Amino acid sequence: MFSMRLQGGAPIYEQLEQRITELILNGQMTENEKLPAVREIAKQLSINPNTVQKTYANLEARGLIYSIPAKGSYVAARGEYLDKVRGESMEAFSEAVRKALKQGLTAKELHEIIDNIINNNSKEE
Amino acid sequence: MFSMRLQGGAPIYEQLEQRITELILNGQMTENEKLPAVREIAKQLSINPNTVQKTYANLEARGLIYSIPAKGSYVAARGEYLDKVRGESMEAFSEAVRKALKQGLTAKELHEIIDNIINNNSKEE
DNA sequence: TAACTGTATCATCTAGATTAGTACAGTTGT
DNA sequence: ACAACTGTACTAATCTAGATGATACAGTTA
Repeated sequence: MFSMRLQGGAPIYEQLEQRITELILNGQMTENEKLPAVREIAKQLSINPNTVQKTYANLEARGLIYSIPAKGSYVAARGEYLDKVRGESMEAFSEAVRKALKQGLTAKELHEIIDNIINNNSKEE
Repeated sequence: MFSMRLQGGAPIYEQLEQRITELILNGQMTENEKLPAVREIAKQLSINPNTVQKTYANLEARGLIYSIPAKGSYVAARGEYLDKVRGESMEAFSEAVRKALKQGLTAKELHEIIDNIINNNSKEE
């Protein structure tokens, strides 16, 4: 279900949170769909259940999922999180833009980088 | 000289490295200009000299400065680091773009965010 | 009843960051 | 020559976040 390779750098619980966020935003998981159990994910990724628990707690705090004790965790309704998560994404991207400008890149160059990424992803090479 | 407020999140030595990188790239520090002594910066920012030492070592490894024992540390020639640092910046920004796209933002939105930042910074309000 | 669920709490371990202290060799200015 | 400075190196101690391990509880599901 959650195929992913854990990399160094960011904490595990953040990487997992990022991955599940993507699945929900991309529509690969839909409203009220049940997420794997905490212990299940922990087993698949060979990490500690406590680490997964932290991820689920964060996702719930951001409105992406809701958890019912003794039942399970489920994808929340899109209206519950969409604006908030989009705001988070835009703010994070804005920060990256400001940093890039400080480091001497021009607005034109940033636009070009975006377009290049778009093109490369569709050309599949 | 290095007015900056240390924030949580990133390590101190990285924040300082980031700050000095900006000063050099923006031309606020020019070729062969002497940087403050390790102990001097440590005093100003109320941090440990070892922390500053680590920052200087990283800056030298990236080609932004050169250090002469018993003399001081100086801003390197622009040709020594420009391509490398620009590459770093572009790669970091590319990563931010990919992440934003994964999180559902469109290329059009990303372009708009860039333009908004450019406009707001020049309008000063 | 047995197996599962989210949740909570405890202790432990580790790596990274930071501080602290000291030392050395070379320079700079007086 | 001298004192004050420079980058550099090293060791040790401390602190914190991240992650693990283990256990427990109350509620559900089949």
